[in-house]
Amino acid sequence: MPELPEVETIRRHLAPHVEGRTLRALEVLDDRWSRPLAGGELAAAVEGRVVERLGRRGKYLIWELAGEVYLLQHLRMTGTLLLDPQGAPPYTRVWLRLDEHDLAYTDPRRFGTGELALGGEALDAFFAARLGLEPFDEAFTTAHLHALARASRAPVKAFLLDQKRIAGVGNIYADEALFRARIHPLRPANRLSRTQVDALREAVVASLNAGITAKGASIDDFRDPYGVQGTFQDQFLVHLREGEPCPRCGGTVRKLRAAGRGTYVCERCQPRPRLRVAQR
DNA sequence: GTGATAACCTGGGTGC
DNA sequence: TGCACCCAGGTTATCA
Repeated sequence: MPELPEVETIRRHLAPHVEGRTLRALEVLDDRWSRPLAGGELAAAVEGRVVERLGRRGKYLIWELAGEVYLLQHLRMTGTLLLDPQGAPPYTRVWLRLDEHDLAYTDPRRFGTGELALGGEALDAFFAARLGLEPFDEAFTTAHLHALARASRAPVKAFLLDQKRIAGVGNIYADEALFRARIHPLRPANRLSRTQVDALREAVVASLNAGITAKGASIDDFRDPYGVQGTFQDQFLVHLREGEPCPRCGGTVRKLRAAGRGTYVCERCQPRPRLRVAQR
């Protein structure tokens, strides 16, 4: 499922093929993708415009079009963009027709979305309402993360998954970062020490960087625009490794549920928080 | 105001 | 073999 590294992989692959080219046509085969706009309405706003830049913010792919028109694409769980596929791939929901290239957007579960922002202010407002800092932003410091953590009683796993706090971290990279930082996913965020927050910040950045270097993780659906799988799944430290030995201490990786998500943890390296007993 | 949970959605796996 | 059920998870809406 596309998280920040997978979306960044797609962006890096596609940018040289789409930047500077004209988006001739947008064919929306499933209006669910563009709602509340009808597919035709969204297409009318973007067709005929030059793609000035293909950007990314969190898990969003940003098609920056001439005239300050922005097409904001989220792949959610199973979305994939395929460059110049042969024929129509299964589950194709949208075609992006550029001069010289066709892109098929496929999405078996139909969770992915395409939204429109008209003008820089609308774009800024869109992301301000949805996303916190980028983990690769200079402002993503230990002090910043510590301030956020102190204000949240939520389990740190839920804290990491909240896009309004940190943009781009999903279930895979949250598990990997917490393992690297030796922090139990159920520990309340406001009970992390500054040292732990510092370790967590470093671990988030390191995990995401490792994912980008490996061109993303392909558990089931993710493919790059050429249809090639990423390799980060081969480097998972704990994610999906239930019952296997911990790569650090040899203990057993266990699966539990945190923030409503399957969560993998070595409880020897990541000690479970002790229950606090209310006293009178 | 904050955190927890359900709903959206569909393919794949499991059990009967 | 075929059917029913459950699980996976990013985001949003709703509830406590």
